[in-house]
Amino acid sequence: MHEQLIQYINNHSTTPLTESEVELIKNYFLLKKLRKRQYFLQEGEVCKSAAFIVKGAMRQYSVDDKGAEYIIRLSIEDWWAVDRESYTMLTPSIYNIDAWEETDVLTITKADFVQLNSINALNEMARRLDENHASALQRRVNASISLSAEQRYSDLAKTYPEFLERFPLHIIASYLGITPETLSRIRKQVVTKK
Amino acid sequence: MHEQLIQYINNHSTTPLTESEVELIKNYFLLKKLRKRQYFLQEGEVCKSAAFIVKGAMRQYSVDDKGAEYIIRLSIEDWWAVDRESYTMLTPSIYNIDAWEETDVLTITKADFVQLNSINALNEMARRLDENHASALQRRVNASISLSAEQRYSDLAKTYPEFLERFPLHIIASYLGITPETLSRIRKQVVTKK
DNA sequence: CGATTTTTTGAATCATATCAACGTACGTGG
DNA sequence: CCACGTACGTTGATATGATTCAAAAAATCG
Repeated sequence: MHEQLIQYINNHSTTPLTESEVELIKNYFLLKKLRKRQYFLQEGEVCKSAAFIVKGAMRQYSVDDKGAEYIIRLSIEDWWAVDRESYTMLTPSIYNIDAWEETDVLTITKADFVQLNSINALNEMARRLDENHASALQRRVNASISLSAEQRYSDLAKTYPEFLERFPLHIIASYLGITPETLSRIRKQVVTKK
Repeated sequence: MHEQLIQYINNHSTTPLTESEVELIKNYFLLKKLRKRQYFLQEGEVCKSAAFIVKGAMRQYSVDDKGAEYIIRLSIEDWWAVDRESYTMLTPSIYNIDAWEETDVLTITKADFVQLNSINALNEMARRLDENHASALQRRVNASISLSAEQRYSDLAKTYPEFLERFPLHIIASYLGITPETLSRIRKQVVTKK
C-alpha cells in the first residue's frame, strides 16, 4: 500500500528517502477506502487532509445554485486529490471532492505534514507538485481563453488520454466547460475528419 | 526604490527582515526601467528574471498564429511579473510579458534567488505568493467553465477594480476570453440594469 | 491640431446551449 | 439469468450568446 507512495516520492525528488523516513511516512499517511460517489471533501468544509490516490479515480468540482456540477480537476492513481487553498489556509472550501470509482487513498493532515518537514525528499516533491500544478492551471486558463471547444478537447485527448478511459464523457465535457451534447458532436466531427 | 520591496516582503511574512538581510536584498534585486510596450520576456526565451513592480503595469499573454493576443495575467504596483514555469524549470516560455505603461521593476535571476535562500522571510513570502497565485488560477479556471461572460466581468470588476482603471477595455476583454465588442455590450447592459 | 488608439454600434454569421426524445449499456435485485 | 431501472451517449430542432466585419464616434497623445 505505502510502497507506491514511497516509490512516488523517490521518483519526484533528487534525494531518496532513508529507511527511517520511510517508517515515518508509513506511520503518518493513513489508508482510507472510499466507495463510489463517497465525498472526500464537501463544500463549506475545510480540506483537512491531502489524498494520494493508490487506486481509483476522483474528481473535484463546484456546484451552482441550479445544482449543475463543474469539474475543475480529475485525478487517478499516482495523483493527489486536495483543495490546496483550503488545505493550506484552513479556510472553508468552495469545492467538492468525491470518488468516482472505488478508491484507496493515503491521507495526511496538514498538521502531520508539517511534522514531516524534516524529510527533504517530501518537501522537494511537494514543491515540484505545486509548481506543476500551477503550470497546468496556467495552461488551462490560457486554453480556455484562446482555444475553441474542439481544440480544447483535442488537447485533452493528447495530454491526458487516461481521462477519456476512466471518466464518462459528460464528466469530460464539464471539465472542458461544454455540454455533453456539444462534446458528442465534436467527437463525431473529429472521427469523420480522419 | 528598494524600500517598497522590503516593505512588501515584511508584509508577506511572519518574521521581519534583519538589517543584513535588507542589505543582501538591495544588492541582489536590480532596478530595471521599461518603456511602454517594452518586452520583459518574449515567447521562446527562458524567463531568466522575476520582476517586482515598483511602479507601472505589465501584462503576460500568448499570441496565436493569426497574431491575436490572449492576456493571461495583468500586474501592477506591488505585484510580480514572471512566468513561473519558465523561471523555475528554465524552459522556453510560451508567453510574452511586456510593460503596458512606463514601468520600474526590481529583478532577480533564479540563481540569485537561490543565493538568498538563507533569508526566511523571502522564502515564506515566495511560498505564500505561489499559493495565492495557484488559488487565483484555480478560481479563474472554475469561473471560465461555470460562469457566463457577464458574470466573469462582474467578478473581475469586484475582485480587481484596479485593472479596469489601468488597462483599456480590449485588454480586459482578452483577459476575460471575449471580444472587445462583446465586453462593450455587456457593460452597456450592466449600466442600464441598475 | 492631426494621428492613433480605444470604444461603440449594427448586421450577418457562427458556435454552443437548451430541450426533448431515443437508443444503448450496465449492474443489481429478484 | 432475466428484467428492470439508472446512467450514459447520441441526435434533431430551435434558441441564444458571442463573434466577425465594417464603420463611425470618442478619447488620448504627441
